[in-house]
Amino acid sequence: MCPLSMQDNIMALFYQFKGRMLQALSETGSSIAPMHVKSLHIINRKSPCTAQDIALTMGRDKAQVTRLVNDLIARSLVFKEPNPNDKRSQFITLTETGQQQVLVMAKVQKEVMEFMQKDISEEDLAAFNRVAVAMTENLSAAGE
Amino acid sequence: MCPLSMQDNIMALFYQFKGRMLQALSETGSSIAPMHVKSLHIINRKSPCTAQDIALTMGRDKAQVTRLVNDLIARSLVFKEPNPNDKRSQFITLTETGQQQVLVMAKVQKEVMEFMQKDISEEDLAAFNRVAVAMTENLSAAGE
DNA sequence: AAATATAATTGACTATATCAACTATATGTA
DNA sequence: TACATATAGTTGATATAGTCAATTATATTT
Repeated sequence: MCPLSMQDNIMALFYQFKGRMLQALSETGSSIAPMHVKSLHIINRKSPCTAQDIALTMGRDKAQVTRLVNDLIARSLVFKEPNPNDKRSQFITLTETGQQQVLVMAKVQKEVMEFMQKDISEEDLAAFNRVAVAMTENLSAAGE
Repeated sequence: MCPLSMQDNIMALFYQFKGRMLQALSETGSSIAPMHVKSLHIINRKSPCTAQDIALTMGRDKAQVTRLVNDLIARSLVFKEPNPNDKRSQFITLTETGQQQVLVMAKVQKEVMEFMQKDISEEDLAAFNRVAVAMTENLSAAGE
């Protein structure tokens, strides 16, 4: 077993992370897609939240967001209200069910995160975070 | 600006990494999809390589691999040969063009990796790698 | 008032991913 | 040997993810 490159390590970590999150989520019984989860988190954090907000935060196409939100409405997780400041847009808000769903997702995420960090020292975790942030900045700087 | 959670940091890093790799790749002029890139790397590293090897290494469905390999064949990047040990399977090998493509991709990846690591200390990078590996192990252990 | 910009939607399309059924060949076992 | 079971790969159907261009309704600028 030769040591893999940093790139391989990042990819492997992300692959496992994604898979575990997905599995943990499916074990809660709620059959919800990753993009739905992300949207719900965004809607939960930002209030009031428009479709435009979601599109910008996720860096995704607005067409996709429209369909995503429609799915969430069909699942009774969110609802729309007119935006009093702008008749073109609407506020998207969590329903009672949606709020419960967010709580479940947050719990699942916390558990996976804790499991992931098991037996790793505080110093190493801090360094990891520091490097992750620095790398992200380097990469986003490249696009200017 | 409050500090984000480790999860947010990992997600942000991966999002940037993916985007930058994609952009860097497209700038080489070769319109090749991420999954094709991964497959080519696997085929390049492992020889002989069967469809099964690719499916296992990528952790993906074999149906997807069949279609992926068909695409690569259509682009003249790989070809199939009969596996003398097993008439059910075939060896997948890089063509001359495929080898050139792998070289280009490796160069692009190296550049992005170096850019990403800019101004980060050796110690921090080492810690990052250590933690990434440890986290991956924790996560994969969860599924047993 | 006219020109331009923005928020959201829709239609058409492509890529990515998974499941189940199937064919052909291998392997294990009675 | 013959039968049962397993494996490699393919195909069809379907779900999810993502993009582009055109359109409608409202806002904003000039």
